[in-house]
Amino acid sequence: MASRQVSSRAPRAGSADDVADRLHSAAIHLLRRLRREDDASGQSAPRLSALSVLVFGGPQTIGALAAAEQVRVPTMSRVVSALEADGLLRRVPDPSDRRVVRVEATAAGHTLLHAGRRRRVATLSADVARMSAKERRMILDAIPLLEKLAGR
Amino acid sequence: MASRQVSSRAPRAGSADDVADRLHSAAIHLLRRLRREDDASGQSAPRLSALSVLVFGGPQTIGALAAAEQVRVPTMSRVVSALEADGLLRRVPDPSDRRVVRVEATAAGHTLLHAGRRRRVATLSADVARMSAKERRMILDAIPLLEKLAGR
DNA sequence: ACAAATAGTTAGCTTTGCTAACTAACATAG
DNA sequence: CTATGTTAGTTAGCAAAGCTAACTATTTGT
Repeated sequence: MASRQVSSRAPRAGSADDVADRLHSAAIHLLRRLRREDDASGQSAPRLSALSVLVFGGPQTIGALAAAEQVRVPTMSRVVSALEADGLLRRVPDPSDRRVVRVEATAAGHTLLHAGRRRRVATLSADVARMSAKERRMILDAIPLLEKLAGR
Repeated sequence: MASRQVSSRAPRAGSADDVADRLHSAAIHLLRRLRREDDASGQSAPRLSALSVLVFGGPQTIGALAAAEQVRVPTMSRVVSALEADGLLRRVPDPSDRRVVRVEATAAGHTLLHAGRRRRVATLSADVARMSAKERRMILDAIPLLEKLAGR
């Protein structure tokens, strides 16, 4: 995106509009970079993110997974199929309600996630490590606010 | 994503890995939401972002635009074509070097961006407005750091 | 027992990333 | 001045991931 204060309609610095606008821009740029780092693990960001929910949150239904990842059920169904094809998770039919499909990470899924997520954030992590403790603190403080804005 | 501290391999809270990992997660979730808000303007996030560069940064070559948006030239070429088809920008051949194509926003582009970007961040902006001044400050402080991490 | 609701899947479309291969224009070495 | 190499952009073709619509198979409830 571009700098503020160039347009006559640029919002006042520090206003809600200004924060929202600049955050939007920053998020776009940061995510674009993070997407590239993901490549190293051989899995895309959406797949790793879904797998992460399973590894850290335990077995889930497809619907719950879709809700957690804020995507529609068909989208998650397809992501789950891709992860299943790679042997990273398995579908387990629910005996008490046969419409339901529970999904759980396999041992390979756990392993890949732990190795992969480290690789995934490695470059970013290195940059973070290069920051001052104060800067790191500022980012850490802002993260819960970002999650709040994301609608968690 | 999920909570930390569940895995035995979760990075120490506040460590570079922890910051990187949680920021990655927060960015994914925030962006997923922002992407939906974009729909209201009738243009996608990448298109609006590119148009924004033109409106706030002035006419650019396709290559410069691609660099600014951190995508490859063919990707930007296609986005430019889409925006051109919608009358939001125009290609202007460079007289001094006829390989070069300069791209500039049309009046319609300016208008749409100014109206659209407001609409685009409206929901987010409303949520930001609901935050305390202190929280807003914390986000604002973190934004330059996020841009730095994004590699600007 | 039949209608309505719920969980997932499948099919098909769009957008946006990418790389590879191409054209056109410029720059420079011989 | 030509030949070679470099640079800017386009075209073509692929994959991933988002969506809606339409379908199947269950379960629930009247």
